[in-house]
Amino acid sequence: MEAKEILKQHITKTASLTDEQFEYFFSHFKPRSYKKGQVIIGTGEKVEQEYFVISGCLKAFFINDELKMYILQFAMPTWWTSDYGALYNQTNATISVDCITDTEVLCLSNLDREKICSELHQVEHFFRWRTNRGYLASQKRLLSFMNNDTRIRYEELLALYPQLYNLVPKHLIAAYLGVSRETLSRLYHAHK
Amino acid sequence: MEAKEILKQHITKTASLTDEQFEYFFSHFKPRSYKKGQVIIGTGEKVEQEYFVISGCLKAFFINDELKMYILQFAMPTWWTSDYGALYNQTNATISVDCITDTEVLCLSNLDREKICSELHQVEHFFRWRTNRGYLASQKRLLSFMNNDTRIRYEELLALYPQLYNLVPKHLIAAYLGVSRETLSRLYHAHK
DNA sequence: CTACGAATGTGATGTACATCACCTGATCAG
DNA sequence: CTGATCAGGTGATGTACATCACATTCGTAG
Repeated sequence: MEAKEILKQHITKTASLTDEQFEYFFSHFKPRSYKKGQVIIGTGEKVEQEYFVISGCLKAFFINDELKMYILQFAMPTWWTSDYGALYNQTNATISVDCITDTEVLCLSNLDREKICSELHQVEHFFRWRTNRGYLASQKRLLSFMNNDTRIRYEELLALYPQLYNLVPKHLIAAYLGVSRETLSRLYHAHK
Repeated sequence: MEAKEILKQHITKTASLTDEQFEYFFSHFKPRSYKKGQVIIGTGEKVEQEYFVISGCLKAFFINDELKMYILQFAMPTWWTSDYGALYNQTNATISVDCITDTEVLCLSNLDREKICSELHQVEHFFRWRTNRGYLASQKRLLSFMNNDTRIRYEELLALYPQLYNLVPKHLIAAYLGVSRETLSRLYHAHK
């Protein structure tokens, strides 16, 4: 399926747009392809766009002073990603985004999002709904972090992204769970 | 200042509403008062409303199987709270809300929020913005959880809610930080 | 005032995890 | 092929925290 059709199916689950309205909405997106390993947003850069994933897999991550990496999100097809803090507040990126596999995305600039949100009430509705889902997911993950040990969070992660286990190296899974790769390895191989 | 004026100042920072539009918006809210210790949302109940705090302080929290409590949010004046997962998905509450102090709120039902969002584009814009802020705050807290030790998170908490230190018992602060009250006590009294 | 429960402090002990060190095996460029 | 880099596994050790136990202080209802 082509990118346009994927986006259309995605948004029309939440917002009712006429065909003309969708065409107009779609005209603000720019398709791009990236290779495995390519950096889409690098720390310290200006952030002007957000990204809707058509195929492949991205990661959004933070690197702290000791060079430890924490993954905030794996972005699979029909997921959106960016450094939203930097994007909305017009600050430089503290969160990076790069490609775990070859990836196709649709890019939407911050300005264009705000423009079409104000022009089309249904688009604003869609983005409210989308942000709401992200908020609920983030809150759920926070709770899980406080409440559950690593093994349970590992199982939750595989339930959330079933494709992930064979797709990404284990040290990235550890970076999502917030444990060392050694701990994840021991957890996974504990006979029981 | 009265409730209406507080809400008006709050929303007009983000959305431009005429006086008539604001009156109409406001007509969907119901004022309520609660006493310290009163439960606003109890586990397992239906959740029909969200709450805009006018005065006082609420907490939104989760209790796990071992009866350990985790606080998701302290809701101070001009903050919104509810069990949003239950509210949006029409499921029973897993998150509870109760009063740390005597509290006045404005209640808005899920149905009314959706109604005024669809009637007034600017209101939809406001709620998108509000949810966005919540999302960014939640993501920031998640990162801090993964990256920082308890002492730093404690300092961040006091920066976020400066009034909190004298307002709420320490075991609630521990429940927000996700550590035991003993650990928080030792942290706080470590001479250095 | 008194008394009781709630909030808080503090020691002793156990544990989940990090960190460091080192090893094996896979992949890939030259 | 060779060597290099990356993913992954595993032991030894240290540490931040939980948990349990108990003491102390505070706030509020009687």
